[in-house]
Amino acid sequence: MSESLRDPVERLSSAVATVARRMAGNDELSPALDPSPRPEMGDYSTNAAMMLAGPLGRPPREIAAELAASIEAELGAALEKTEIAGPGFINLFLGNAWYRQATADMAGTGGATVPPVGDPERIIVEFVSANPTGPLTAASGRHAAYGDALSRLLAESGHQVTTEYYVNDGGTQVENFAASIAARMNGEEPPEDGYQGTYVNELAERARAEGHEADDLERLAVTGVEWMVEGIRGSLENFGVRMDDFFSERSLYEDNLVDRGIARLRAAGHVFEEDGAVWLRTTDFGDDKDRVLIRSTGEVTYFGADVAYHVDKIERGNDRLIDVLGADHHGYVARMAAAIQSLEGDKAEFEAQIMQLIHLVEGGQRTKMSKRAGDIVTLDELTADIGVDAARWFLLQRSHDRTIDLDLDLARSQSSDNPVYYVQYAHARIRSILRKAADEGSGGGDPLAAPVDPSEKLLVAKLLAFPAEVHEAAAKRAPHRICAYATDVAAAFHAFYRDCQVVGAEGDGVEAARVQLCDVTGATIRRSLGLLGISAPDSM
RNA sequence: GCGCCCGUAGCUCAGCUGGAUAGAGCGUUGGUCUACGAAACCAAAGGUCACAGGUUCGAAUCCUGUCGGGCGCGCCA
Repeated sequence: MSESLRDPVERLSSAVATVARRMAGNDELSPALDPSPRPEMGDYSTNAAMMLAGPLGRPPREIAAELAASIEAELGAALEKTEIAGPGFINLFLGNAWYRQATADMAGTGGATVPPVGDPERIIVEFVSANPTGPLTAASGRHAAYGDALSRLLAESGHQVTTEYYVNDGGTQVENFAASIAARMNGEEPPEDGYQGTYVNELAERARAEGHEADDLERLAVTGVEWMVEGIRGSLENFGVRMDDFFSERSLYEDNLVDRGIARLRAAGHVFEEDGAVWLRTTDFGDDKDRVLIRSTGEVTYFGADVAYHVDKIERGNDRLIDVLGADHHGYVARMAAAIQSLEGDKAEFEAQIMQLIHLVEGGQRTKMSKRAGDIVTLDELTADIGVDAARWFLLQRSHDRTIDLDLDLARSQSSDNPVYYVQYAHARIRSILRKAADEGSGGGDPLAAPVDPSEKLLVAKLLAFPAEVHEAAAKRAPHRICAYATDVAAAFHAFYRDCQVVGAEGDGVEAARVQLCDVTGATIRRSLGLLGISAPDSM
């Protein structure tokens, strides 16, 4: 890659690293280069001198003076000056031309280019996977928004990603489900551990209309699940979630994958029999007790089937299996991790992301959600209430490992206060300016030579940070960082808009330069929102 | 009892592979539309970063302990 095509920030940071490594005689050293916290501290700052202080046994500020001189020599005209501050930070002050060139570079590529990660992986992200015995809840919506945004982030940072929903279409839950439908068809209450929701009545109605018999539980189970999956698919689609596949638990048996999976565990030597059941010795890999794969009745456990499913994911060529699980499943993680570790031969990294709970607050009261009792707010209701964009933002803006309260009254009544509109508004405003510029703009001159307002510097620095933000958010599995980033970009844009006229701006190349900056800002907001699955409207 | 998550502004939460004066939104108070969108901007008020030790030139961030809250510990799924 030629110097001129590389990321402008990357050029700075490699110059700093080169100089610091030379001085330290250590090629491993990687000093930080971060945007300065305040304008008087320059544009970018490095802690390189402080990192060298220990190894070299000299005061950091003394080292900083030498480093700064070398950095100036290395960077030449791009650099206006350097200053040494605080305990030994070197602050870099960049010239106007650097900012204009950086903006022009980004304009050429629709925003800053995200370089692919050094070690791209094939990753399969499994998320939602809610039982197909009822509609998706708002809590499932959090899983859906998170898993979807995480997948987009991982893909953006250079990984090869597929997404999957595991459909638990076997087992006792489904039997209860079928029994509940049957009871409703007979005009009776569902059984004790059955499903109470009104949607069961609707299913019963539909079953009757399509000629199902209440006593054919087998068939009711299959069709009932089919209908639910149909509905779930629709809800996810409506919510903007890209699911590459819905993987049926039953198909594991039909395709003989359960036997194969358990055979692989057996081959690895950690399977044993006791009390008539088949066990996996997960305690060999850090679990606190061993786990049953096949019950003494001969039935395969949920865990046994799920292990087979995960083995299949590995055999499909994935390097990393990410499961997005609810907090109530975190006890499950150790045994699955153990199962994957116990395998020999073809292996993959298993990683669980635990979602904490979401409490819906209505009328100041937390609503306790239970699917069986039918006491739920569905994802469809939530999106109908506050819209897909607002719902996704609400569900994504907080770290996934934290419990959140979602105040429905607030979301409904004050939805215009939702920060998502702040970001979307900035985008719409930019598009409006660009439309006007296309109509009236006459900006001549060389944009690269135009002066740069302080508010422009802050905005350009934010836009340049996009690749680093994407990589960090992906690496930390933290899409909520993109919400914060998008908000920052919007704020920086609004400040720029306050201080700088765009269309009709005076000065050689100034209008052209600012139009370009608007263009790059719009593209960056669009891409950020895109990662979150949120629309970027041209007007609102 | 053991394990996982969490405790930061009045409220909801960012910041956590250590870095300069700890941030945002909402709420409160006051100010901005004769430049391109006021769904915006500016200013003010508001903090023992749960508590106590420790490591460090430097701790909201790392370690240990305590207190408080949530979740989980099935031949259920």
